[in-house]
Amino acid sequence: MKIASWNVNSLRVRLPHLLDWLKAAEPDVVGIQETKCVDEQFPFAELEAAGYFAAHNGQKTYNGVALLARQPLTEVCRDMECFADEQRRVIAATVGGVRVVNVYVVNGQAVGSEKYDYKLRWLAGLRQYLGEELQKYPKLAVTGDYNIAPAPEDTHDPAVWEGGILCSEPERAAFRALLDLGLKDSFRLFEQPAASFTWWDYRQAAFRRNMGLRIDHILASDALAAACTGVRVHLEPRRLERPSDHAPVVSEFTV
DNA sequence: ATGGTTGAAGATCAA
Repeated sequence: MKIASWNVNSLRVRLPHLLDWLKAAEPDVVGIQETKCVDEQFPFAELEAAGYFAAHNGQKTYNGVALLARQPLTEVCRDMECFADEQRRVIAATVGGVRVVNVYVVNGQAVGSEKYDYKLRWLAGLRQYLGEELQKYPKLAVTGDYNIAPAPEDTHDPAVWEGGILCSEPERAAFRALLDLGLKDSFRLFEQPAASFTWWDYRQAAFRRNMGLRIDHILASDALAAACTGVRVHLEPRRLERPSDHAPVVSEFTV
């Protein structure tokens, strides 16, 4: 089973890229972030024609998350019961015996800001929620835009990023607290190329210069991580005209 | 030189 995560930065704009990529990469499950549309605007018909079932947790203008799968999605949940939130940032479903939680973590804007406090509260809620999910579902994958670069090597230039938003110690501690539940950062189960990133700012030709961060992750429970055979960032969609600022990440499992 | 780009909304905000 290939499980992917991709922040598309507007699904309506990026649908052609998504459909082309689904055909080329053939993922079994895809967690999508920043659909930026309401459920009525979600392209269910186009995705069904491409061979995918879909579930969406939509919001006008901002946020919005979806799960796509080649098998039916069951037990779909759109809320963390332990953390009330008006922003649509979570969707979970069961696919082929694997529980998949897809998240769009709060960006946080700047360390010390009101949004940063919300980010840390939100991550504490996510930790509680994932703990509960792990009790119910031993085989758990958590796809998402975490808006956290876990370590200095996940940034193109630690001198620029260390201590700032996406790279501050409280954010990294919150990320480690998720791993402490019994989850693995699947990307780091394998040897990886140096300077592997998943997001590059649209400005300053950042992608061409590989000035990126690794902030999109697929966490796997220990039971699922044991079945992981490889993880890779797909750079091709980021090279297209009018791309998302994020590239998809794909983890492969023998389940 | 406190810059730059994109998306959605709507004449600004979030990322």
